[in-house]
Order: sequence, then C-alpha cells, then structure tokens
Amino acid sequence: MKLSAKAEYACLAMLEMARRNPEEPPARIREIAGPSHIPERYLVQILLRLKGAGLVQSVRGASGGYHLARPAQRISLLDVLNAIDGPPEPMPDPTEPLARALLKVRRQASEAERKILAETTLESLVADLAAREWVI
Amino acid sequence: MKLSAKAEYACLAMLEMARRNPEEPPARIREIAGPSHIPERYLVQILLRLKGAGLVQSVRGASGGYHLARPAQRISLLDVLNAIDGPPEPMPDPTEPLARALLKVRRQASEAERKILAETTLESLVADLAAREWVI
DNA sequence: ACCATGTTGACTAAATTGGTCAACTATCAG
DNA sequence: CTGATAGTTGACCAATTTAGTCAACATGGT
Repeated sequence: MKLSAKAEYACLAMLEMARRNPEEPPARIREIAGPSHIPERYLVQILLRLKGAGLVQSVRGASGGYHLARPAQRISLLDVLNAIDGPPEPMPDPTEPLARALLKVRRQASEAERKILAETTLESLVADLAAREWVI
Repeated sequence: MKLSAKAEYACLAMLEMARRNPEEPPARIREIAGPSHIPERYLVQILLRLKGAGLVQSVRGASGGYHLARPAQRISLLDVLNAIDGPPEPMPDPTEPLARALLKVRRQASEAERKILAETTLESLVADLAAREWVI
C-alpha cells in the first residue's frame, strides 16, 4: 500500500496525540514532530488539514497546541487518510467493455483495502503498542 | 486503488491479447492500441516491459506482432502490475514503535489488495466480458 | 506588553508521470 | 535482393505532483 510522506506524517502525528492522556495540556507541534522526526514547518500544514477535517482541535496562545477532537476509539486510519488526500473522487464508468471489467476489479481491491483501514482505530494501534512495551 | 495510466494501459493491452484466439497471427501494436485508444508510441514501451517480464512474446518482421507468452488462465492482474511497476520493494522495519505499528496495518491492507489481484486472471476477466455480451 | 504559540498563503526544488522522437535492427513478401 | 513493415532501444521533454520552506500575520497566557 503506497502512502505519501504527508499521509504517513499525518498518521504518526495522530498516533502521537492519541497516546497522550486527554487530561494533559495540548501537545505542541515540537512535541508531536519530535519522536517521528517530522519537519516542523511541514507538520504545520498537515495539522491544519486535520483540523479542517474536524479530527483535531487547536488551542492558541502561549501554552497552546493540538489535541484530538474526539476519542481515539472513534477515529480510524481511513478518517485520517481521507482528511489528507481528500475523499476518493468517483470515477465515471468507462464505455469500453474491457475498461469496465478492469474497473470492477479495481473497485473490489479498493474495497478490501478500505475495510482494513476503516476497522483500524487510533486506539487499537496505541493499545497494540502498549501491549508490546509490556513484554519488554 | 490508484493505478497509473501506464499500468492501466498494460492491463488493457494484455486483455486485448487474451481475448484473441491463440491460433490467430500475433496482434500488431495498432490492433492492440486501437480499441482502448492507447497512444501507440507509448504502448511500445509498455509491451517491451511486459516482454521483459516474460508475459508476452514478440514476432518480428513484416507480419509480426505480439501474443501472450502463456495461457490467459495462468496470467493474473498481479503479474501484469508487477511487470510494470516492478515488484514492491520490501520496506525496512522502522525502529520507532509508532511507525512499526503503522507499517503493520499497511501490510495488512496491501495483502488484502494483493489477494484480489492475484485471484483475478486475464481469462476470468475475458470470460466475464463474454458473459455480458451474451445477454445483449 | 511580550513572546510563544498557531494561521495562512505564496513559493520552490526535486521526483514522477505521461508521452514523443529518432535511429536502428530484424524479417517476411515479392 | 530489396524494400516495406514490423519490433527495439534509449534519449528527450512538458506537465503534474510531492515534499518542504518561508515570511507575514493573528491570538492569547503570563
């Protein structure tokens, strides 16, 4: 599954926020970017889109930052990727029979992938992560 | 499922050859390109890669052309896409725990997609096509 | 009032994509 | 033999996308 750097950064940033306690003060850009070595100036753009999609909220001012807009349990990877790449624009059905048959298979493949991404929430990933650290 | 123009042309060209009778003389580039409106000069490059991958054979000379290297039943869409894009290069496991968790999901999604493409053969697509024309 | 933070849009360098072109080689028909 | 028709190869190019930077501004806690 191909993933642009932008999309990957977005997922990592969301996961970074997801693993923080919701009671803590909002995470600063530097704190989000640090662990994954995301260029800070670039992350700014990404967070802006995530905010536009309603996935995160920002707090301005001297002790501001970002936090998830809803519980990690209710945000899927699909939500994040759609926020970054935009929703997949529907392709018009081609008239050529060969192209139609091909498109049908592509849609099957897309659906299989979509299902996996929709079932994976930020919380399930963070939980999986915590489980791994447990055995160390 | 994102598909480059090159990859789509490759699939359409393979399907065009698959639906011809194996007894017929090889298909000329013009005949392959025609129905799908593929730029001929571009198709040349694509066929060359398909040949390099062992999926088609070429016949040179005045009445030459291209035909499948093995029965359509034994060529999957995955074979075609791998021939064009190259096999997916294995990504090194990242050290950051977050990135690891993310990669795991990506691999699941890739595998789901891969399975669909590997199960779909040129013959099954052509058969599906023939079935549709039957009811017309 | 200050200064650390977020907000926004313009900008750019590099990689990828989609495609063209020209020169060459092989082979069949006559 | 010879010429027309086909494939072979590699260089080339323009448009788009990607990845990232920068500068100028707005906001709000201390």
